[in-house]
Amino acid sequence: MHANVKLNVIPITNQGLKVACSECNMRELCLPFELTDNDMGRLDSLIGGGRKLKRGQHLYRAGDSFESIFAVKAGFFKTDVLTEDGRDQVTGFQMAGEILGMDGIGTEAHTCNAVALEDSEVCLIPFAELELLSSKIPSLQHNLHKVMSREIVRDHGVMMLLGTMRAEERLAAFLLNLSQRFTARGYSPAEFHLRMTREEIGSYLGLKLETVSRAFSRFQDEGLISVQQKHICILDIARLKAVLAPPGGRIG
Amino acid sequence: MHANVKLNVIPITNQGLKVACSECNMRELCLPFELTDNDMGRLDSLIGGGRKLKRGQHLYRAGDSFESIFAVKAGFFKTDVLTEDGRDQVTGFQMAGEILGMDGIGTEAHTCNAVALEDSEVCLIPFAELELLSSKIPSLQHNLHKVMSREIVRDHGVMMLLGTMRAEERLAAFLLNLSQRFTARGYSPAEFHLRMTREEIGSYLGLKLETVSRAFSRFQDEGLISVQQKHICILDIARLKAVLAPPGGRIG
DNA sequence: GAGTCGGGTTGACACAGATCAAAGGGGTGC
DNA sequence: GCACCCCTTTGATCTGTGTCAACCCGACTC
Repeated sequence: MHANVKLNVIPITNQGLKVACSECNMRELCLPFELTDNDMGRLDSLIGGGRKLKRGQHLYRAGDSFESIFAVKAGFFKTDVLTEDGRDQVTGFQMAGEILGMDGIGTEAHTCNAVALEDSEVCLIPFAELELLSSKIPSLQHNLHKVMSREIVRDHGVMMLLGTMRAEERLAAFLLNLSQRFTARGYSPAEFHLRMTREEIGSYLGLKLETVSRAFSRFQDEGLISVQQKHICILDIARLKAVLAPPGGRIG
Repeated sequence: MHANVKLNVIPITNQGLKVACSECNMRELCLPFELTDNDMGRLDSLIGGGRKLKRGQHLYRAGDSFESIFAVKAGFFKTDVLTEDGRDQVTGFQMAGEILGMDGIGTEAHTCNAVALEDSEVCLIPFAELELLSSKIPSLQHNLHKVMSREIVRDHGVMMLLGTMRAEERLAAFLLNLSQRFTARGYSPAEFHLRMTREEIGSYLGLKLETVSRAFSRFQDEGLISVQQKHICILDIARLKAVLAPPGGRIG
Protein backbone atom coordinates (compact mmCIF):
# COMPACT_ATOMS: atom_id res chain seq x y z
CA MET A 1 0.00 0.00 0.00
CA HIS A 2 1.68 3.18 -1.21
CA ALA A 3 0.93 5.51 1.67
CA ASN A 4 2.33 3.11 4.22
CA VAL A 5 5.68 4.85 4.44
CA LYS A 6 8.36 3.40 6.66
CA LEU A 7 9.55 5.78 9.31
CA ASN A 8 11.78 5.55 12.33
CA VAL A 9 8.99 5.11 14.80
CA ILE A 10 8.96 4.78 18.53
CA PRO A 11 6.45 2.21 19.74
CA ILE A 12 4.30 3.47 22.60
CA THR A 13 1.41 1.15 23.16
CA ASN A 14 0.46 -2.11 21.62
CA GLN A 15 -2.29 -0.19 19.89
CA GLY A 16 -0.25 2.20 17.89
CA LEU A 17 2.95 3.92 17.11
CA LYS A 18 4.27 7.33 17.99
CA VAL A 19 5.42 9.29 15.01
CA ALA A 20 6.56 12.88 15.21
CA CYS A 21 4.79 15.43 13.07
CA SER A 22 8.18 16.65 11.97
CA GLU A 23 8.88 13.18 10.57
CA CYS A 24 5.50 12.80 8.92
CA ASN A 25 5.30 13.22 5.19
CA MET A 26 1.80 14.59 5.56
CA ARG A 27 2.85 17.57 7.69
CA GLU A 28 2.43 20.01 4.81
CA LEU A 29 -1.21 19.04 4.36
CA CYS A 30 -2.12 18.61 7.99
CA LEU A 31 -2.37 20.63 11.19
CA PRO A 32 1.38 21.28 11.52
CA PHE A 33 1.42 23.21 8.24
CA GLU A 34 3.98 26.04 8.44
CA LEU A 35 4.60 25.58 12.14
CA THR A 36 8.11 26.22 13.46
CA ASP A 37 10.10 23.17 14.50
CA ASN A 38 9.68 24.17 18.09
CA ASP A 39 5.90 24.52 17.84
CA MET A 40 5.69 21.27 15.94
CA GLY A 41 7.43 19.61 18.85
CA ARG A 42 4.84 20.98 21.23
CA LEU A 43 2.09 19.65 19.00
CA ASP A 44 3.83 16.27 18.94
CA SER A 45 3.83 16.12 22.67
CA LEU A 46 0.07 16.24 22.91
CA ILE A 47 -0.67 13.77 20.16
CA GLY A 48 -1.73 10.64 21.96
CA GLY A 49 0.05 8.18 19.77
CA GLY A 50 -1.27 6.48 16.72
CA ARG A 51 -4.00 3.97 16.25
CA LYS A 52 -4.10 1.28 13.62
CA LEU A 53 -7.34 0.05 12.13
CA LYS A 54 -8.08 -2.95 10.00
CA ARG A 55 -10.29 -2.59 6.99
CA GLY A 56 -13.90 -2.35 8.06
CA GLN A 57 -13.12 -1.21 11.61
CA HIS A 58 -14.84 1.85 13.00
CA LEU A 59 -12.70 4.74 14.16
CA TYR A 60 -15.76 6.14 15.91
CA ARG A 61 -19.52 5.81 15.71
CA ALA A 62 -22.34 8.31 15.85
CA GLY A 63 -23.13 8.85 19.50
CA ASP A 64 -19.64 8.10 20.79
CA SER A 65 -18.55 10.77 23.18
CA PHE A 66 -16.21 13.24 21.57
CA GLU A 67 -12.72 13.56 22.93
CA SER A 68 -10.33 13.68 20.03
CA ILE A 69 -10.01 14.54 16.44
CA PHE A 70 -7.93 12.31 14.21
CA ALA A 71 -5.40 12.92 11.48
CA VAL A 72 -5.22 10.20 8.87
CA LYS A 73 -1.61 9.12 8.69
CA ALA A 74 -2.10 6.34 6.19
CA GLY A 75 -5.02 4.56 4.64
CA PHE A 76 -8.50 5.56 3.65
CA PHE A 77 -11.73 6.27 5.49
CA LYS A 78 -15.35 7.01 4.83
CA THR A 79 -17.72 8.93 7.08
CA ASP A 80 -21.45 8.39 6.97
CA VAL A 81 -24.60 9.42 8.78
CA LEU A 82 -27.71 7.37 9.11
CA THR A 83 -31.29 8.12 10.07
CA GLU A 84 -33.65 6.11 12.28
CA ASP A 85 -35.42 4.83 9.21
CA GLY A 86 -32.32 3.24 7.82
CA ARG A 87 -31.20 5.66 5.17
CA ASP A 88 -27.53 6.36 5.11
CA GLN A 89 -25.45 8.93 3.38
CA VAL A 90 -21.70 8.84 2.93
CA THR A 91 -20.55 12.36 3.79
CA GLY A 92 -16.93 12.03 2.77
CA PHE A 93 -13.87 9.96 2.01
CA GLN A 94 -10.70 10.87 3.87
CA MET A 95 -7.12 10.11 2.93
CA ALA A 96 -3.71 10.74 4.47
CA GLY A 97 -3.24 14.22 5.89
CA GLU A 98 -6.94 14.87 6.33
CA ILE A 99 -8.68 15.44 9.65
CA LEU A 100 -11.57 13.38 10.96
CA GLY A 101 -13.99 13.93 13.80
CA MET A 102 -14.67 17.67 13.81
CA ASP A 103 -18.38 16.94 13.64
CA GLY A 104 -18.25 16.03 17.32
CA ILE A 105 -17.08 19.34 18.74
CA GLY A 106 -20.46 21.06 18.74
CA THR A 107 -22.38 18.40 20.64
CA GLU A 108 -19.61 16.65 22.61
CA ALA A 109 -20.56 13.51 20.71
CA HIS A 110 -19.77 12.26 17.26
CA THR A 111 -22.61 12.67 14.81
CA CYS A 112 -21.40 10.31 12.13
CA ASN A 113 -19.54 7.04 11.72
CA ALA A 114 -15.97 6.82 10.50
CA VAL A 115 -14.88 3.51 9.00
CA ALA A 116 -11.53 2.43 7.61
CA LEU A 117 -11.86 1.32 3.98
CA GLU A 118 -8.43 -0.26 4.08
CA ASP A 119 -5.93 -1.00 6.80
CA SER A 120 -5.18 2.46 8.12
CA GLU A 121 -3.46 4.49 10.76
CA VAL A 122 -4.46 7.70 12.46
CA CYS A 123 -2.95 10.15 14.92
CA LEU A 124 -5.12 10.76 17.93
CA ILE A 125 -5.33 14.45 18.85
CA PRO A 126 -7.11 15.09 22.17
CA PHE A 127 -9.25 18.09 21.44
CA ALA A 128 -9.23 19.82 24.82
CA GLU A 129 -5.46 19.75 24.78
CA LEU A 130 -5.38 20.95 21.21
CA GLU A 131 -7.51 23.93 22.17
CA LEU A 132 -5.21 24.68 25.06
CA LEU A 133 -2.10 24.49 22.92
CA SER A 134 -3.64 26.40 20.03
CA SER A 135 -4.39 29.27 22.42
CA LYS A 136 -0.63 29.51 22.88
CA ILE A 137 0.41 29.04 19.25
CA PRO A 138 -1.44 31.44 16.96
CA SER A 139 -0.43 29.66 13.79
CA LEU A 140 -1.70 26.36 15.15
CA GLN A 141 -4.96 28.00 16.14
CA HIS A 142 -5.30 29.48 12.68
CA ASN A 143 -4.50 26.15 11.03
CA LEU A 144 -7.25 24.49 13.02
CA HIS A 145 -9.69 27.15 11.91
CA LYS A 146 -8.57 26.75 8.32
CA VAL A 147 -9.07 23.02 8.44
CA MET A 148 -12.58 23.44 9.78
CA SER A 149 -13.40 26.17 7.30
CA ARG A 150 -12.20 24.05 4.41
CA GLU A 151 -14.41 21.25 5.60
CA ILE A 152 -17.36 23.64 5.41
CA VAL A 153 -16.37 24.72 1.92
CA ARG A 154 -15.92 21.11 0.85
CA ASP A 155 -19.40 20.34 2.13
CA HIS A 156 -20.78 23.24 0.10
CA GLY A 157 -19.16 21.71 -2.95
CA VAL A 158 -20.90 18.42 -2.26
CA MET A 159 -24.20 20.24 -1.80
CA MET A 160 -23.68 21.87 -5.19
CA LEU A 161 -22.92 18.48 -6.68
CA LEU A 162 -25.97 16.85 -5.14
CA GLY A 163 -28.26 19.77 -5.83
CA THR A 164 -27.44 20.67 -9.38
CA MET A 165 -25.48 17.98 -11.23
CA ARG A 166 -26.60 15.02 -13.26
CA ALA A 167 -25.20 11.53 -12.70
CA GLU A 168 -22.26 11.69 -15.10
CA GLU A 169 -21.29 15.14 -13.93
CA ARG A 170 -21.27 13.92 -10.35
CA LEU A 171 -19.04 11.00 -11.16
CA ALA A 172 -16.68 13.15 -13.23
CA ALA A 173 -16.43 15.64 -10.36
CA PHE A 174 -15.75 12.79 -7.98
CA LEU A 175 -12.96 11.31 -10.08
CA LEU A 176 -11.35 14.69 -10.69
CA ASN A 177 -11.47 15.44 -6.97
CA LEU A 178 -9.79 12.14 -6.14
CA SER A 179 -7.22 12.68 -8.84
CA GLN A 180 -6.36 16.10 -7.50
CA ARG A 181 -6.04 14.84 -3.93
CA PHE A 182 -3.84 11.93 -4.97
CA THR A 183 -1.69 14.34 -6.93
CA ALA A 184 -1.25 16.56 -3.88
CA ARG A 185 0.08 13.49 -2.08
CA GLY A 186 2.59 12.63 -4.74
CA TYR A 187 0.67 9.85 -6.46
CA SER A 188 -0.33 9.59 -10.06
CA PRO A 189 -3.11 11.97 -11.08
CA ALA A 190 -4.30 9.50 -13.68
CA GLU A 191 -4.12 6.06 -12.17
CA PHE A 192 -5.45 4.93 -8.83
CA HIS A 193 -7.37 2.35 -6.91
CA LEU A 194 -10.78 3.12 -5.56
CA ARG A 195 -11.02 2.00 -1.98
CA MET A 196 -14.81 2.14 -1.84
CA THR A 197 -17.56 0.11 -3.47
CA ARG A 198 -19.92 1.34 -6.16
CA GLU A 199 -22.59 1.50 -3.51
CA GLU A 200 -20.48 3.79 -1.32
CA ILE A 201 -19.69 6.02 -4.27
CA GLY A 202 -23.38 6.08 -5.06
CA SER A 203 -24.31 7.00 -1.53
CA TYR A 204 -21.81 9.84 -1.56
CA LEU A 205 -23.04 11.10 -4.92
CA GLY A 206 -26.74 10.60 -4.27
CA LEU A 207 -27.03 7.85 -6.87
CA LYS A 208 -27.79 4.15 -6.92
CA LEU A 209 -24.94 1.74 -7.43
CA GLU A 210 -26.30 0.68 -10.83
CA THR A 211 -26.22 4.27 -12.01
CA VAL A 212 -22.62 4.62 -10.86
CA SER A 213 -21.70 1.44 -12.68
CA ARG A 214 -23.41 2.59 -15.86
CA ALA A 215 -21.68 5.96 -15.73
CA PHE A 216 -18.31 4.23 -15.36
CA SER A 217 -19.12 2.08 -18.37
CA ARG A 218 -20.20 5.06 -20.40
CA PHE A 219 -16.98 6.96 -19.59
CA GLN A 220 -15.00 3.90 -20.58
CA ASP A 221 -16.90 3.48 -23.86
CA GLU A 222 -16.18 7.09 -24.67
CA GLY A 223 -12.48 6.69 -23.95
CA LEU A 224 -12.39 9.07 -21.01
CA ILE A 225 -11.21 6.51 -18.51
CA SER A 226 -10.47 2.85 -18.24
CA VAL A 227 -12.08 0.87 -15.48
CA GLN A 228 -11.10 -2.53 -14.22
CA GLN A 229 -13.06 -3.16 -11.08
CA LYS A 230 -11.55 -0.70 -8.60
CA HIS A 231 -8.61 0.23 -10.76
CA ILE A 232 -9.12 3.50 -12.61
CA CYS A 233 -7.08 5.19 -15.32
CA ILE A 234 -8.02 8.65 -16.44
CA LEU A 235 -7.21 8.61 -20.15
CA ASP A 236 -8.43 12.05 -21.17
CA ILE A 237 -8.58 14.45 -18.27
CA ALA A 238 -9.55 17.41 -20.47
CA ARG A 239 -12.65 15.68 -21.75
CA LEU A 240 -13.46 14.46 -18.27
CA LYS A 241 -13.37 18.06 -17.11
CA ALA A 242 -15.56 18.98 -20.05
CA VAL A 243 -18.23 16.64 -18.72
CA LEU A 244 -18.42 18.96 -15.73
CA ALA A 245 -18.37 22.25 -17.57
CA PRO A 246 -19.89 21.60 -20.98
CA PRO A 247 -18.37 23.96 -23.58
CA GLY A 248 -20.79 26.77 -24.31
CA GLY A 249 -22.26 26.45 -20.86
CA ARG A 250 -25.27 24.66 -19.62
CA ILE A 251 -28.55 24.61 -21.43
CA GLY A 252 -31.37 25.58 -19.13
CA MET B 1 -40.34 42.76 12.08
CA HIS B 2 -40.26 40.86 15.33
CA ALA B 3 -36.55 40.46 15.88
CA ASN B 4 -35.91 44.16 15.45
CA VAL B 5 -35.84 44.83 19.16
CA LYS B 6 -35.36 48.38 20.40
CA LEU B 7 -32.30 48.74 22.57
CA ASN B 8 -30.40 51.61 24.08
CA VAL B 9 -27.91 51.84 21.32
CA ILE B 10 -24.91 54.02 20.73
CA PRO B 11 -24.59 55.14 17.12
CA ILE B 12 -21.07 54.72 15.81
CA THR B 13 -21.05 55.14 12.07
CA ASN B 14 -23.74 56.15 9.68
CA GLN B 15 -23.63 52.59 8.49
CA GLY B 16 -24.69 50.84 11.63
CA LEU B 17 -25.29 50.77 15.32
CA LYS B 18 -23.22 49.51 18.19
CA VAL B 19 -25.09 47.09 20.39
CA ALA B 20 -23.50 45.25 23.26
CA CYS B 21 -23.62 41.46 23.24
CA SER B 22 -24.86 41.63 26.81
CA GLU B 23 -27.87 43.60 25.59
CA CYS B 24 -28.55 41.37 22.64
CA ASN B 25 -31.43 38.97 22.85
CA MET B 26 -29.56 36.55 20.63
CA ARG B 27 -26.65 36.13 23.02
CA GLU B 28 -27.74 32.68 24.13
CA LEU B 29 -27.65 31.38 20.57
CA CYS B 30 -24.56 33.19 19.41
CA LEU B 31 -20.86 33.43 20.15
CA PRO B 32 -21.24 34.93 23.65
CA PHE B 33 -23.08 31.83 24.88
CA GLU B 34 -22.23 31.20 28.54
CA LEU B 35 -19.51 33.84 28.64
CA THR B 36 -19.01 35.77 31.88
CA ASP B 37 -20.11 39.41 31.85
CA ASN B 38 -16.52 40.45 31.87
CA ASP B 39 -15.58 38.29 28.91
CA MET B 40 -18.67 39.43 27.05
CA GLY B 41 -17.47 42.96 27.47
CA ARG B 42 -14.14 42.05 25.92
CA LEU B 43 -15.94 40.48 23.00
CA ASP B 44 -18.06 43.62 22.64
CA SER B 45 -14.99 45.76 22.39
CA LEU B 46 -13.75 44.00 19.27
CA ILE B 47 -17.04 43.87 17.45
CA GLY B 48 -16.75 46.49 14.79
CA GLY B 49 -20.24 47.87 15.06
CA GLY B 50 -23.28 46.75 13.20
CA ARG B 51 -24.15 46.95 9.55
CA LYS B 52 -27.61 47.34 8.13
CA LEU B 53 -28.59 45.85 4.83
CA LYS B 54 -31.62 46.41 2.66
CA ARG B 55 -33.41 43.48 1.13
CA GLY B 56 -31.44 42.17 -1.82
CA GLN B 57 -28.13 43.67 -0.70
CA HIS B 58 -25.03 41.51 -0.56
CA LEU B 59 -23.24 41.14 2.75
CA TYR B 60 -20.29 39.68 0.86
CA ARG B 61 -19.63 38.01 -2.45
CA ALA B 62 -17.59 35.01 -3.48
CA GLY B 63 -14.05 36.24 -4.02
CA ASP B 64 -14.25 39.12 -1.56
CA SER B 65 -11.24 39.08 0.70
CA PHE B 66 -12.04 37.60 4.07
CA GLU B 67 -11.65 39.76 7.12
CA SER B 68 -14.67 39.25 9.32
CA ILE B 69 -17.35 36.86 10.21
CA PHE B 70 -20.84 38.19 10.84
CA ALA B 71 -23.49 37.49 13.42
CA VAL B 72 -27.04 38.05 12.22
CA LYS B 73 -28.65 40.42 14.69
CA ALA B 74 -31.94 40.75 12.88
CA GLY B 75 -33.33 39.76 9.52
CA PHE B 76 -32.78 36.87 7.19
CA PHE B 77 -30.04 35.84 4.77
CA LYS B 78 -29.27 33.25 2.18
CA THR B 79 -25.86 32.01 1.11
CA ASP B 80 -25.21 30.55 -2.30
CA VAL B 81 -22.39 29.32 -4.47
CA LEU B 82 -22.25 29.45 -8.22
CA THR B 83 -20.15 27.76 -10.85
CA GLU B 84 -18.62 29.25 -13.98
CA ASP B 85 -21.32 27.65 -16.05
CA GLY B 86 -24.08 29.47 -14.25
CA ARG B 87 -25.47 26.86 -11.89
CA ASP B 88 -26.14 28.09 -8.43
CA GLN B 89 -26.92 26.35 -5.21
CA VAL B 90 -28.32 27.94 -2.09
CA THR B 91 -26.23 26.51 0.74
CA GLY B 92 -28.20 27.89 3.65
CA PHE B 93 -30.63 30.36 5.14
CA GLN B 94 -29.47 32.27 8.21
CA MET B 95 -31.55 33.99 10.84
CA ALA B 96 -30.87 36.00 13.99
CA GLY B 97 -28.13 34.58 16.19
CA GLU B 98 -26.49 32.61 13.40
CA ILE B 99 -22.98 33.18 12.12
CA LEU B 100 -22.09 33.94 8.52
CA GLY B 101 -18.80 33.95 6.66
CA MET B 102 -16.84 31.05 8.12
CA ASP B 103 -16.36 29.68 4.62
CA GLY B 104 -13.75 32.37 4.07
CA ILE B 105 -11.26 31.41 6.77
CA GLY B 106 -9.58 28.61 4.87
CA THR B 107 -8.73 30.57 1.73
CA GLU B 108 -8.64 34.17 3.00
CA ALA B 109 -11.49 34.88 0.61
CA HIS B 110 -15.19 34.25 0.75
CA THR B 111 -16.30 31.28 -1.29
CA CYS B 112 -19.99 32.05 -1.44
CA ASN B 113 -22.39 34.97 -1.63
CA ALA B 114 -24.45 36.17 1.30
CA VAL B 115 -27.59 38.15 0.49
CA ALA B 116 -30.15 39.74 2.78
CA LEU B 117 -33.63 38.38 2.06
CA GLU B 118 -35.21 41.16 4.08
CA ASP B 119 -33.94 44.35 5.68
CA SER B 120 -31.37 43.02 8.11
CA GLU B 121 -28.65 43.87 10.53
CA VAL B 122 -25.43 42.07 11.35
CA CYS B 123 -22.58 42.42 13.82
CA LEU B 124 -19.20 42.61 12.21
CA ILE B 125 -16.60 40.45 13.97
CA PRO B 126 -13.05 40.98 12.69
CA PHE B 127 -11.67 37.47 12.55
CA ALA B 128 -8.01 38.12 13.35
CA GLU B 129 -9.06 39.95 16.48
CA LEU B 130 -11.51 37.21 17.35
CA GLU B 131 -8.72 34.65 17.13
CA LEU B 132 -6.54 36.81 19.34
CA LEU B 133 -9.24 37.25 21.95
CA SER B 134 -10.34 33.64 21.83
CA SER B 135 -6.79 32.59 22.63
CA LYS B 136 -7.27 34.47 25.90
CA ILE B 137 -10.81 33.32 26.68
CA PRO B 138 -11.08 29.53 26.52
CA SER B 139 -14.88 29.51 26.55
CA LEU B 140 -14.98 31.93 23.64
CA GLN B 141 -12.50 29.79 21.76
CA HIS B 142 -14.61 26.73 22.43
CA ASN B 143 -17.80 28.51 21.36
CA LEU B 144 -16.20 29.43 18.07
CA HIS B 145 -15.21 25.82 17.51
CA LYS B 146 -18.71 24.69 18.40
CA VAL B 147 -20.27 27.10 15.95
CA MET B 148 -18.01 25.87 13.17
CA SER B 149 -18.58 22.24 14.08
CA ARG B 150 -22.35 22.70 14.07
CA GLU B 151 -22.10 24.24 10.65
CA ILE B 152 -20.33 21.08 9.48
CA VAL B 153 -23.02 18.91 11.06
CA ARG B 154 -25.76 21.04 9.51
CA ASP B 155 -24.13 20.61 6.12
CA HIS B 156 -24.09 16.85 6.62
CA GLY B 157 -27.82 17.03 7.27
CA VAL B 158 -28.33 18.85 4.00
CA MET B 159 -26.21 16.27 2.21
CA MET B 160 -28.42 13.56 3.67
CA LEU B 161 -31.47 15.45 2.52
CA LEU B 162 -30.14 15.97 -1.00
CA GLY B 163 -28.71 12.50 -1.30
CA THR B 164 -31.49 10.32 0.02
CA MET B 165 -34.84 12.10 0.27
CA ARG B 166 -37.67 12.53 -2.19
CA ALA B 167 -39.22 15.89 -2.90
CA GLU B 168 -41.93 15.89 -0.25
CA GLU B 169 -39.56 14.59 2.39
CA ARG B 170 -37.14 17.38 1.60
CA LEU B 171 -39.81 20.03 1.92
CA ALA B 172 -41.13 18.55 5.15
CA ALA B 173 -37.62 18.49 6.59
CA PHE B 174 -37.15 22.09 5.51
CA LEU B 175 -40.37 23.30 7.14
CA LEU B 176 -39.68 21.39 10.35
CA ASN B 177 -36.19 22.85 10.50
CA LEU B 178 -37.50 26.38 10.08
CA SER B 179 -40.19 25.75 12.66
CA GLN B 180 -37.65 24.53 15.17
CA ARG B 181 -35.35 27.48 14.61
CA PHE B 182 -38.18 29.99 14.91
CA THR B 183 -39.24 28.27 18.13
CA ALA B 184 -35.73 28.60 19.55
CA ARG B 185 -36.04 32.34 18.93
CA GLY B 186 -39.35 32.67 20.69
CA TYR B 187 -41.63 32.76 17.66
CA SER B 188 -44.50 30.51 16.82
CA PRO B 189 -43.49 26.99 15.82
CA ALA B 190 -46.53 26.72 13.60
CA GLU B 191 -46.96 29.99 11.80
CA PHE B 192 -44.35 31.96 9.93
CA HIS B 193 -43.49 33.90 6.83
CA LEU B 194 -41.08 32.48 4.33
CA ARG B 195 -38.56 35.08 3.39
CA MET B 196 -37.37 33.25 0.30
CA THR B 197 -38.96 32.45 -3.05
CA ARG B 198 -40.00 29.00 -4.24
CA GLU B 199 -37.00 29.08 -6.51
CA GLU B 200 -34.63 29.69 -3.61
CA ILE B 201 -36.24 26.92 -1.60
CA GLY B 202 -35.89 24.70 -4.64
CA SER B 203 -32.25 25.56 -5.08
CA TYR B 204 -31.59 24.76 -1.44
CA LEU B 205 -33.47 21.47 -1.65
CA GLY B 206 -32.18 20.41 -5.04
CA LEU B 207 -35.61 20.75 -6.66
CA LYS B 208 -37.20 22.91 -9.32
CA LEU B 209 -39.57 25.63 -8.20
CA GLU B 210 -42.54 23.85 -9.77
CA THR B 211 -41.82 20.78 -7.70
CA VAL B 212 -41.64 22.88 -4.54
CA SER B 213 -44.94 24.51 -5.43
CA ARG B 214 -46.59 21.16 -6.09
CA ALA B 215 -45.33 19.74 -2.81
CA PHE B 216 -46.76 22.75 -0.95
CA SER B 217 -50.08 22.21 -2.67
CA ARG B 218 -50.08 18.53 -1.85
CA PHE B 219 -49.36 19.21 1.83
CA GLN B 220 -52.17 21.72 1.86
CA ASP B 221 -54.60 19.33 0.17
CA GLU B 222 -53.77 16.73 2.79
CA GLY B 223 -54.33 19.18 5.62
CA LEU B 224 -50.75 19.18 6.88
CA ILE B 225 -50.19 22.87 6.36
CA SER B 226 -51.93 25.90 5.01
CA VAL B 227 -50.13 28.00 2.46
CA GLN B 228 -50.95 31.49 1.37
CA GLN B 229 -48.10 32.71 -0.74
CA LYS B 230 -45.25 33.09 1.74
CA HIS B 231 -47.39 32.67 4.82
CA ILE B 232 -47.23 29.15 6.24
CA CYS B 233 -49.23 27.49 9.00
CA ILE B 234 -48.26 24.03 10.12
CA LEU B 235 -51.61 22.43 10.95
CA ASP B 236 -50.49 18.91 11.81
CA ILE B 237 -46.89 18.75 12.87
CA ALA B 238 -47.05 15.06 13.75
CA ARG B 239 -48.13 14.07 10.27
CA LEU B 240 -45.58 16.44 8.78
CA LYS B 241 -42.91 14.61 10.76
CA ALA B 242 -44.38 11.34 9.56
CA VAL B 243 -43.67 12.42 5.98
CA LEU B 244 -40.01 12.35 6.94
CA ALA B 245 -39.98 9.09 8.86
CA PRO B 246 -42.74 6.97 7.38
CA PRO B 247 -44.18 4.67 10.09
CA GLY B 248 -42.80 1.19 9.64
CA GLY B 249 -39.68 2.57 8.06
CA ARG B 250 -38.73 3.07 4.52
CA ILE B 251 -39.37 0.55 1.81
CA GLY B 252 -36.22 -0.22 -0.11
C1' DG C 1 -56.54 53.28 -11.59
C1' DA C 2 -54.47 50.88 -15.44
C1' DG C 3 -50.45 48.54 -16.79
C1' DT C 4 -46.54 45.81 -15.85
C1' DC C 5 -43.79 42.43 -13.80
C1' DG C 6 -42.08 39.04 -10.74
C1' DG C 7 -43.63 35.22 -8.24
C1' DG C 8 -46.71 31.35 -7.85
C1' DT C 9 -49.83 27.58 -9.44
C1' DT C 10 -51.25 23.99 -12.39
C1' DG C 11 -51.32 20.82 -16.43
C1' DA C 12 -49.25 17.78 -20.09
C1' DC C 13 -45.49 15.40 -21.44
C1' DA C 14 -40.50 13.79 -21.50
C1' DC C 15 -36.66 11.69 -19.63
C1' DA C 16 -32.95 10.60 -16.23
C1' DG C 17 -32.31 7.66 -12.95
C1' DA C 18 -34.55 4.14 -9.86
C1' DT C 19 -36.11 -0.41 -9.56
C1' DC C 20 -36.23 -5.21 -10.53
C1' DA C 21 -33.86 -9.03 -12.30
C1' DA C 22 -30.20 -12.13 -13.72
C1' DA C 23 -25.63 -13.56 -14.52
C1' DG C 24 -20.55 -13.36 -14.19
C1' DG C 25 -16.14 -12.58 -11.87
C1' DG C 26 -12.78 -11.56 -8.52
C1' DG C 27 -11.29 -11.05 -3.98
C1' DT C 28 -11.41 -12.79 0.71
C1' DG C 29 -11.49 -16.01 4.25
C1' DC C 30 -10.84 -20.47 5.64
C1' DG D 1 -5.80 -23.50 -2.89
C1' DC D 2 -10.60 -23.69 -2.88
C1' DA D 3 -15.12 -22.18 -2.27
C1' DC D 4 -18.19 -18.83 -1.32
C1' DC D 5 -20.03 -14.51 -1.36
C1' DC D 6 -20.10 -9.92 -2.35
C1' DC D 7 -19.34 -6.76 -5.88
C1' DT D 8 -20.16 -5.45 -10.39
C1' DT D 9 -22.25 -5.28 -14.83
C1' DT D 10 -26.01 -5.14 -17.95
C1' DG D 11 -30.85 -5.34 -19.57
C1' DA D 12 -35.88 -4.14 -19.23
C1' DT D 13 -39.21 -1.45 -17.29
C1' DC D 14 -41.21 2.05 -14.19
C1' DT D 15 -41.71 6.51 -12.03
C1' DG D 16 -40.63 10.94 -9.81
C1' DT D 17 -39.16 15.02 -11.11
C1' DG D 18 -37.84 18.14 -14.79
C1' DT D 19 -39.35 20.71 -18.69
C1' DC D 20 -42.37 23.54 -21.25
C1' DA D 21 -46.31 26.25 -21.30
C1' DA D 22 -50.30 28.81 -19.91
C1' DC D 23 -52.52 31.40 -16.60
C1' DC D 24 -53.29 33.83 -12.17
C1' DC D 25 -52.41 36.96 -8.55
C1' DG D 26 -50.65 40.74 -5.87
C1' DA D 27 -47.54 44.52 -5.57
C1' DC D 28 -45.43 48.48 -7.65
C1' DT D 29 -45.09 52.14 -10.97
C1' DC D 30 -46.56 55.95 -13.37
